[in-house]
Amino acid sequence: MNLKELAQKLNLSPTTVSRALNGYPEVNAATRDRILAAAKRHNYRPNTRAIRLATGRAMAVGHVFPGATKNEIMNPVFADFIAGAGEVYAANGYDMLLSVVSDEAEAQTYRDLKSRGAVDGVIVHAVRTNDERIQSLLDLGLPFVSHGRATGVDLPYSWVDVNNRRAFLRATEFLLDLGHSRIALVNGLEGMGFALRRRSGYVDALSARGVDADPALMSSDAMTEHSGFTAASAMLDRPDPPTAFVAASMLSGMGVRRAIEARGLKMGRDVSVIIFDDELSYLRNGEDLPIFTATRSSVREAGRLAAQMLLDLIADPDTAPRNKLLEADLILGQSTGPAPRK
Amino acid sequence: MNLKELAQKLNLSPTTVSRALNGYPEVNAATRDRILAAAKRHNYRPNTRAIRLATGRAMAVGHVFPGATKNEIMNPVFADFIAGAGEVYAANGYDMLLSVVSDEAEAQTYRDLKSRGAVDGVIVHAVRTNDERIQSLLDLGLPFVSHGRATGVDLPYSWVDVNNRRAFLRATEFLLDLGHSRIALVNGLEGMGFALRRRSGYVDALSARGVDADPALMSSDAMTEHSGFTAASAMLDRPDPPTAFVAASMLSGMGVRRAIEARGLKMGRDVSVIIFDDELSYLRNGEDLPIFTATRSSVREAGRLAAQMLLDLIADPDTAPRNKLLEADLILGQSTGPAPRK
DNA sequence: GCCCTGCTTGAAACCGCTTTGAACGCTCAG
DNA sequence: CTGAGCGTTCAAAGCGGTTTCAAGCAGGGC
Repeated sequence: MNLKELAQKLNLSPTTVSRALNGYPEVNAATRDRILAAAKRHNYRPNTRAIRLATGRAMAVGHVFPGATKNEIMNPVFADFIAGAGEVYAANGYDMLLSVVSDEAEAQTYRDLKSRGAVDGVIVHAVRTNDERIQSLLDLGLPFVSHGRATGVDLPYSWVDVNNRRAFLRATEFLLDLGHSRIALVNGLEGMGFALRRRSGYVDALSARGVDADPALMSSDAMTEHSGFTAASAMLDRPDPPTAFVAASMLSGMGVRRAIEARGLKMGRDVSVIIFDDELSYLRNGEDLPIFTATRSSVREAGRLAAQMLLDLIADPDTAPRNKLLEADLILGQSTGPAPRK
Repeated sequence: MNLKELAQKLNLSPTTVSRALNGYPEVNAATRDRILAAAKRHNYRPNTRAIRLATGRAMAVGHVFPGATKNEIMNPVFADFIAGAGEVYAANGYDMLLSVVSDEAEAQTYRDLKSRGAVDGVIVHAVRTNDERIQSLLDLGLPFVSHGRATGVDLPYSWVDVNNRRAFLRATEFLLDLGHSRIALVNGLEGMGFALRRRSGYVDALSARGVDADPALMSSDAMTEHSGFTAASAMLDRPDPPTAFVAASMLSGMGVRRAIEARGLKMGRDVSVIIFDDELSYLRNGEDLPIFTATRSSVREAGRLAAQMLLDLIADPDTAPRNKLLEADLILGQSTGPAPRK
């Protein structure tokens, strides 16, 4: 069922039918009702391909992920971010196009998406320090919003990010308030800007209280359970072990917990742990009562915000770049307590 | 730069240029070279929207995921499956369209994708027992491949699945061989067909050796760390605790391990654990040496296979449905050992 | 009675490509 | 010398919508 057929059934021209369906005002109310009813009855949906060609808009948004190489890590945050963004697209009649590409192919992918006219804009993921993608997307003239800021890039562009520095600052302060002074950081890979900012929040909180950050209590690695376990184990086995940890993710935190328990210690009593919780739907921090005390910020919500921002940008490309810095909540769980008396 | 402009520059008709670029044989070799050179020089890319309208093919594949409701769990397997499928699409010039929808909206989503002509086929995820989607997709005439079989549906359709029954049968047999007889099952939600088949493999292996499956040693829940911990804790606190566990996922297994260690026991010595390992890139089972003994089958590979199967089906829709049952490897890690002497 | 307006509707061009059917220039067999 | 056949090229008709521009018609002011 296409427009022409529908118009014939109604004894109207395709023009009028098109206008009625798209809500143009110059259609007689009675005619419009008749058309809408018929469209519904015949389950008519305009052909996306034709709309796209005629209007020159793709009505689609691209998400480009690094991760094509066989063993590269797909970001665990991916699924929930996509779910959030997808809600917004669906509500606005946009399609979501996904490309999983190798790092080298990424620039070319953007260029193709643009010149093929496959999307109206893109969301940039896994932003790195000094990320060249920002500049090249600006050059391309393809609207985009990045998830995370690119440290070291001083250009006007739109982004959605979490105040990672503040989150880790608050987490560290909270542990200091509980009397801890040997506080360890189990950080993500510091090639990523967000990890750097987390570290700076941690370091600043310590030095504000006159505590020197101990390099032996700072680690940086991929945010997996295994690396959390390894890092925490090494630290706990030192002569002057930490009494508290700030961990970069739910998975790292689980590794830290295991290291603690493996030494016959109890998390929350002997050793405190605060994690950063992205609220991933398959990695919940407990059911009603949180297991970990955590700085929490929903990735899904970030996905929604980024998507909405991008659609606004597409609707009006000349609008000034917008930024949204999300604050993480500090929620109390069972993994923290006062520093044990010596 | 579009086809017409390029043709004008070359003093040729769009017809000839189009044919040359698409490799049709009836173009003079010299002309073709001239055209290819010019296309390259001007960085010409045919407009995707126009190609799609003209050819009637979408050159795109849809992936439809349930999970739109705020708190619904996004399948953790999602990201890696997509990464695998994406490789195949990219290599074949297809785009990947993602829809995250609420359960109720799913049927309508398929119908829309079809009538809008947005995709040439779809991959069906999270297949349930007696899944009505199979029938409705067959009715729609939209080519599709499902990831997992729909238990209870006896229709001809294409799928890619893991031999879950055999995997759990082998895992259980392996534990029996090690002398275990109190073997527990920490299963996923049994509304999903794959969980049912896993259970049947487990039960059959036991009864083949004359061991009755003990209902108190079988649990079924979402595959999270927390639920693995809870289920294993309860079982270990019984008067006749299990000496071995078969767990449905990496995350469940981590929960089981925690329950074991919380009781001062050592995994691999006092209590054995076998997990099912999907080889998720962000949830690796150890680095070089596997932590868990596991039945292993790569979700990423399944994504590749399903995607390829779908493209084949799209190329020739009249081909008979194809099925691919992947066998899981049984790999030895550090989490299993002989049953402790009484 | 005439003309201008406002409200509806329609014809046709257009988006950028593919593809069908026709035409052109040559060679070569009859 | 004619006509069939081949290799190349092109004009034009789609694909299924949107959008511009024109036109039909009724009502109202003069």
